[in-house]
Amino acid sequence: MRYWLMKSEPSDVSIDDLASMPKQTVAWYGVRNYQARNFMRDQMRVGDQVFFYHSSCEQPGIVGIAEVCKRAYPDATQFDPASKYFDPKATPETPRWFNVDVQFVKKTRLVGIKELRSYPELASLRILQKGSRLSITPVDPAEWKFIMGIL
DNA sequence: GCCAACGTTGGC
DNA sequence: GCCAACGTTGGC
Repeated sequence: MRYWLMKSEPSDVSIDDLASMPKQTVAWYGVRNYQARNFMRDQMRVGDQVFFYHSSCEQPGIVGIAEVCKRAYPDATQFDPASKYFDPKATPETPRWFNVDVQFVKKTRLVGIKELRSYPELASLRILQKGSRLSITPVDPAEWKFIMGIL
């Protein structure tokens, strides 16, 4: 079982949005970065634990816990010309983009990026590295355990 | 809105 | 295969 951190813009899908979805699950559509795609497609398994992170907003930070509830499958939005995630080079025979589904586990207090940066134990957390923009990153078990301990 | 850091694209 | 130009991310 692996641990992850997944960024979402709350104006798109917030932790509260997830909590109020039917079955409290959501397809993690719209990822258009190969590294992030590969994490979902090749490494994520049902049951993997996820920190839900709000990005590009007033208070960026971890806001909840989710878990992977469905293995990766082709992202439907890549085939939809009306979608902003449409990819003309993708076909159902050779899909380019994949997504998992995640399920709400619980909300946490907001652990802001500034607070995350303040802990030496989290010095190597991927999203805190200079220039890091990946929307999906692995979290080491020790990092996961530490953050769970400060929630 | 700014801008640093990255990723992608496409001409050569 | 190089690399300049362009687009995106995301904290501030």
